[in-house]
Amino acid sequence: MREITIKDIAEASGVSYATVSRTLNNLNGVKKETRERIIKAAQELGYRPNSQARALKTNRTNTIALMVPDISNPFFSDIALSVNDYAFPRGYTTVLCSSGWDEEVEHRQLLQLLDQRVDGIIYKPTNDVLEELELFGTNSIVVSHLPGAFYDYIEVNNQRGGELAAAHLIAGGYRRIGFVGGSRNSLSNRMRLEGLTAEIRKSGLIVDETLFRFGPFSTESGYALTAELMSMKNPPDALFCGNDLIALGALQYLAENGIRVPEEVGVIGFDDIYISSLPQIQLSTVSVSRKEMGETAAEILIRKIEKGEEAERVQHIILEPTLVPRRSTRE
Amino acid sequence: MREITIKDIAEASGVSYATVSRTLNNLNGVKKETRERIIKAAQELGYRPNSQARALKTNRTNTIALMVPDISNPFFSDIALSVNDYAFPRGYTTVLCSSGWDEEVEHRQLLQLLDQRVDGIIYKPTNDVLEELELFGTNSIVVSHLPGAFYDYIEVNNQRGGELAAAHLIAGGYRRIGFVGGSRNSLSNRMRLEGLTAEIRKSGLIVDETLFRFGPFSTESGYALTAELMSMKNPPDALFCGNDLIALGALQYLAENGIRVPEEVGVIGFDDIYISSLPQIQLSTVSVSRKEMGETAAEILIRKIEKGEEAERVQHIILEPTLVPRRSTRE
DNA sequence: GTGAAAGCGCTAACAT
DNA sequence: ATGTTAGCGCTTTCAC
Repeated sequence: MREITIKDIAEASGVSYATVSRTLNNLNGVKKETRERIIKAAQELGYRPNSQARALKTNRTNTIALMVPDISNPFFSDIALSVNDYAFPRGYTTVLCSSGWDEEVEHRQLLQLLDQRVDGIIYKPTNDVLEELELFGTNSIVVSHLPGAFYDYIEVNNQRGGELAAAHLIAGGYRRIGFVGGSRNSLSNRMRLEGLTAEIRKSGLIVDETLFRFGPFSTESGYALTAELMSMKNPPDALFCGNDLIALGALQYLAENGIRVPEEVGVIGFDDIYISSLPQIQLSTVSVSRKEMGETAAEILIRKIEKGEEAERVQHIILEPTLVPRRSTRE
Repeated sequence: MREITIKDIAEASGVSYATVSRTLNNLNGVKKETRERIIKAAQELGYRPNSQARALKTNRTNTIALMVPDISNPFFSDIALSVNDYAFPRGYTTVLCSSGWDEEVEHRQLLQLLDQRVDGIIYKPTNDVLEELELFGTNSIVVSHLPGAFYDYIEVNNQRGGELAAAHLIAGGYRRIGFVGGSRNSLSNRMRLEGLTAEIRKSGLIVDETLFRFGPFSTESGYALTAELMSMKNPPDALFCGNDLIALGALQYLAENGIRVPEEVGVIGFDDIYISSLPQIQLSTVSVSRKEMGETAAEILIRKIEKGEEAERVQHIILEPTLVPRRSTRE
């Protein structure tokens, strides 16, 4: 079954294929009745445009890519949802890449996407290193992270999030605040910690760095690091966690060891994933709107693609997080 | 900044661009030293092949699509992960489409994917209607659902899952089993119910259809339907839920109303998403391996793409679910 | 072992 | 208002 091309339509409706192209692209300069005849023929033949051919000519593929470390992580799948929901109605299809937190894989995916000539990339790097960036500039991008100022990014105000968490814990009467952190390589993680320590200092309390731990952003790691912390001679009475998944692990350890939350130990997470809101969990957390993040990223990216050089200069979007007190912390 | 093409490489290394193409595609018939010279030039120039141009010629895009109703649903994001993890190392990039359970959107996405000439589609339909299928045949596909036999599909043995759940509940001493179902349009949902009723009958118990409810596959719906059921004059003493998200809603309603689980009411879900395994949740459920599902789907699809007509005939893969008893049911 | 040339399906000047 | 034509970057005969 051969593909139907505009040539077939041209033949069927007795015009040149340039006219068909004009009609299909809604360009002016085609007589109404010719246009109608062509449309009709196209429908009857079941014509479907070939995006590849068009892309070759126009240098636009109408695809954007979303690169995340792990699409099964609810934080990223929420972002994927909002990116898709924003981009599709605007004519863009989304290519998904999940690297499994593997920089090598991520790098190969990036090259692959470049070969595919995606119009732009929404890139959440596995590791916040700067070297990676050399690969860009080639393609319009929005990064959801990183410091530096020579490319667009959208990020949550992590430091502010850390401050909110600390202030909330301190107001609840907690005095020895531990940090069950995510990866050391994660800048957002570091900024969260920075906010935490800044706020602790501001309150006149002591910052005890022996209470700070780092690991993967996973429940398992949260469990293990909490075990370490709670086994100290002088354990913390509150835990600020790198994200909600980690906090879930912390809660699990505390429950299994009969340590009452929030009475004996307060726990606060980061992100506000769906799980945290469940009645059985009720995790206090710092909330970040994934919907806004994904949408804004897609919006900026698409504007860059369509406006090209005319687009605004480097954009740095900072989303403000909010505190969501629930049952894992004292008020 | 113009794109580097094989012509540039040809010029730089003093050969025709046909030779460059041969080299880059690892075809034989290129002298070793010429080959090396070309590779070197390509690297120095930073050449990246243009997939669109290649696709136009070869009729292969090396992309597959994954269409799901909601990528933020953990069931589907797990599948997305395994599809991506299987497909990428094999040279395929994954295009994601999330329809928001909207058939109209889904239909447009499908057309879009066809225009893009994706090599194949892994399609989890929003609604198990048969009419949708006319759109296929055009492209190699794997469907993760539906009855009928004229296309490939991979599905979990839902009926068996329903039986497992019922048998488990009955063994636990529950006698009035209700069904907090998903969508009426969902075939898998219906099959789960069918398994449930079959097993109830087999055990000599009465099937009471007034205890069966249907709604969206969401926590909210689970909550609302459970409220309805528990307000009956003669409420059920066990709830088989259409999926885990629904079960979460059921648990929530029961907890809020002081109904003890599993003592007064047993609850069992379906899917075994991550949340269900959390210590605070401990939802008994029927487990389905998303990893196996996604991988197998991708594997079959890619085999079809690469073998073409030689590929096996219509494939029906049925995955067997397993029972995971946890704390929401009596043993 | 390498080159010349056709053409994949389409868009966009440039003609008419 | 419509037709002619030249590519976009690549693969692939067919020559030599």
